[in-house]
Amino acid sequence: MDYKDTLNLPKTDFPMRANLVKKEPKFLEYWKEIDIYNYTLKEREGKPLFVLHDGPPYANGHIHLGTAMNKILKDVVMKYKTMRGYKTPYIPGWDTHGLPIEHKVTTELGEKAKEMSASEIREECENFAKKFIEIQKKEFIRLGVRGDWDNPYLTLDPKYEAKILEVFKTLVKKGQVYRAKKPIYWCHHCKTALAEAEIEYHDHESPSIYVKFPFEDDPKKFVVIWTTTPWTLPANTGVALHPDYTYVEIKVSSEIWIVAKDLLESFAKEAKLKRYEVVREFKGAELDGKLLIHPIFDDKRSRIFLADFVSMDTGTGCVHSAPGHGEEDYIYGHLKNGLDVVSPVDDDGRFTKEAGKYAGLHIEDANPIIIEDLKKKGILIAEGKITHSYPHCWRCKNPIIFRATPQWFISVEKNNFREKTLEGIEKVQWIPEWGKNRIKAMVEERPDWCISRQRMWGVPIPALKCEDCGEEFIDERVLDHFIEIVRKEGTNAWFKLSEKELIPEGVKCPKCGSTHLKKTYNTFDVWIDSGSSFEAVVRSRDDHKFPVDMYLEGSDQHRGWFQSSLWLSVAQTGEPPYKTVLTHGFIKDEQGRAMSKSLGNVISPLEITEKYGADILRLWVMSVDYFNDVRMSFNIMNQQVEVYKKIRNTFRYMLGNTHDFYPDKDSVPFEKMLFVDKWMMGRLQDLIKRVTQAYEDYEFSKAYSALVKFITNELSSFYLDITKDRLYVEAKDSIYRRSAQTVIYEVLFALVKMFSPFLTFTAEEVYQHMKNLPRKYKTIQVEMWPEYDESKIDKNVMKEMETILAAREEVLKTLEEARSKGVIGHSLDAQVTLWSEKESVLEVLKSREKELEEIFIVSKVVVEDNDGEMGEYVKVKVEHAKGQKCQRCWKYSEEIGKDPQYPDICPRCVAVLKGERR
RNA sequence: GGGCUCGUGGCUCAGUCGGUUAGAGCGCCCGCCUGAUAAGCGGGAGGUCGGUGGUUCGAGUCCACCCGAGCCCA
Repeated sequence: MDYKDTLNLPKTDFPMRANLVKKEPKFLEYWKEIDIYNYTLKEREGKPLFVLHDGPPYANGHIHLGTAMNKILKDVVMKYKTMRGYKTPYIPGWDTHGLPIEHKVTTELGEKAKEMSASEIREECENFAKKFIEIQKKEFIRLGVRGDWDNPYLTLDPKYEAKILEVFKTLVKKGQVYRAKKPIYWCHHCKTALAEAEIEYHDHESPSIYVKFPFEDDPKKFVVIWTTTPWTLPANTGVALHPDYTYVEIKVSSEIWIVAKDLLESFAKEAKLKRYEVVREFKGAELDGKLLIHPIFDDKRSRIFLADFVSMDTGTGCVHSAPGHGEEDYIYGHLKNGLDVVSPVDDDGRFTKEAGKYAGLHIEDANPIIIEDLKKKGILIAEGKITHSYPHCWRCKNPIIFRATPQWFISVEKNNFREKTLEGIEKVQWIPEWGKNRIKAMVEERPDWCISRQRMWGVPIPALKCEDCGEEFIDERVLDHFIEIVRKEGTNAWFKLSEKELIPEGVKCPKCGSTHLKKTYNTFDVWIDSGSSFEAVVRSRDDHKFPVDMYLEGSDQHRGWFQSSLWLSVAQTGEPPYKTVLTHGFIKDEQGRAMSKSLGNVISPLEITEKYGADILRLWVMSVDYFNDVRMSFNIMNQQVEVYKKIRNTFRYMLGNTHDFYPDKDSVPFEKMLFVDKWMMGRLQDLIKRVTQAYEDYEFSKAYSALVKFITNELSSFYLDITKDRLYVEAKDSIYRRSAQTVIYEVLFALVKMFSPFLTFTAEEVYQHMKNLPRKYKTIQVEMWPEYDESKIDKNVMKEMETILAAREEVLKTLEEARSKGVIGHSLDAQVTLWSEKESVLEVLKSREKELEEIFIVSKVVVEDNDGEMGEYVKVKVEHAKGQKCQRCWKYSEEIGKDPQYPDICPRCVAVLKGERR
């Protein structure tokens, strides 16, 4: 007869094939149906808060793997904390203002843009941003991320914009906002400021000249500079030398010239110097602070300063510095060495009065005239042409210039701002720890914050200009008035409303008292926007707390959002906005290179969800050490697919074997469990402890490997394999079976929960298939995290099992040998004899002789006394089992056929079938 | 060029205060099973730890330099 029907085989409708790509959207629908975000909050009403404040991605394209990983990590943290009993509001946000969108929109509009007003273009920008917010929102939701998607925060929201202005007002009130000159890219054809992204580099022919600057105190001694922009010489205020490099004084007829030693040869060639002699060598540092006579204006001086940006590639190692016309000159000359910022050029590219006799001359025509003047003065050493890469305007394709213009700044020194911000850093936990040094160095180094941009798509800086005296200023009454307007109608009002509507009665120019005032058109640096979210979001909501528990972004945000938020929060509240800052690395291709369009190695998260499903992507996030850069490829994804299948099949098998198990009535208390089952419970406790600790430390890859190893090594290849005999063969209700089922049920539920923050879809699927749960929620996401329970660890059992498992290693190897010799096929074909020389080992093996059959999955085990002939820990002998194979349980027995009713099965199976064994 | 970070078998990760033949999972190869079956089980082969040079009785683990990669600046 066929005994298969008398066995308790696993039964489940949980499919082996995941089919995530099709199934995940169904769960998304379900979650929408139950309003999972609010359902979760409701289930945790009154519980302590854990707030992770979302850093807003920029709304100008589809999400990429980096943003996907970032949101998944945040989602995991929130889901984990929810299961730990916290109430976890999560408000996703978007950063919406700024150049990339403005640039894209104006490019798409093309010629039309010229006929449109600023506010009309701004409306286009808003539509553009909103379109991508909707796109990204769908993409994030598809990844399984839980959040208040119906009510995200947007930096273009009028209420948000008003808060930005309030934060700004605090800084104005503290007197930390001031106006100063800074060089920016300028196109004098388009008469507009340009951002870095609006610049194209093309080859351009420029003059190449060598000029000697005489020392003030020694007119026969000169420093030789090289430049390709003679027109910037009127704005010269200094000469940069490298402090550590060697310079030489050379004698040329009766004069002494100074150039860098390494560049002497190339200089001499360029200048066609025939006779010269090196007089002495010295380090650049020696000349620090020396004054030179200005090459254009005899009454002005040019100061030597030291800077390590000076390179020995070209020129003379002595760099003409005009802080009004160059970024490096500005930073090193002005910010670090206090040189004046001179920039005598107007919007059209003509010299101003400040340029003396050149006033009115266009800079495009200036080079030959200036070169001629230098020649006349006798300080031009050589002249030539050079073709080099030079910045050009993206719109008109003409060469652009660097030009100093007045900008708004936030002082980082006033009111001990920097000091307070540095103190704030100390109060924060930075994960990983090196993040602290990184941001500290940045805060220590950073110059005053230039917050104004000459753009349209941003929050306007409500500054006024006096038409009479030209003074530009910010008036608190105007600010207050504007904030009121913004709350109602948004910042477009600045562009739409007239001065009369924007300026309250009584506002006058602080310099001359005039009331002829005009609005100015500057917008805030977008880092002010997102950096104000602690105020606009966190401190404005009832369901948040300040500071929040966590900010979690890529490590590029040490310079970006973490920093802008920190400065502004310290200014506004005196405190950092976060308790913990967690950072992750970047996603690289399989070779570790950055993903880029040009390399063609970009993988999109949408590709992954369409090909594998979001859970595979999420499992991958769990598997990697995200604190550093991580690698991604389809090979790597395929590996996760294999791991996923293993996890899924294990879940499926456990579901199948507990289909008739009702925890309330069928559970076997720990004390009554069988030996192996007690051991498994102990292992589970250990796992819970380690995995929980890993989650607490945000070291998810540790949780991943602990869980995966547990599933493969302890469950699939051991516990679930050896308990098949009991589960299938023993009576449905027997202690043997119920004991194992209790364990499997506990293990399954704990495992599913511990995977659930990552395998968010699959965990929900398993949860829905756990039909026998006594108390069930609408989603696994509100279940409580498994608790480590020390009372479920029987130390003696654990110790004995350790010995047995060591013996099992030997048994398995010996079985394999027997198998390769053809003695056995299945391990149940075998009977095993064991010896051990070690008394303690022997004792354990003997006392557990009954259990060994099950543990080794063999038909018979005999433990014999030491026969004195070996010196081994355990010695194993394998032979073919005696007797016949029981047709029901497949174990060999010498007692088959004793019961005439069942001639082909063993006595145990007979007893089971007769209901005599429970 | 500067600040910070990373570099262990094909892939993903472990490697405590420096100490016995560098661990695991996946993949790969060989085999078993057919009552988890587009599953399950067993066995095995693969690294000398990016490179070089130091410190030390002893280094993947400390130091220096170099190479490669990344983030942020310049």
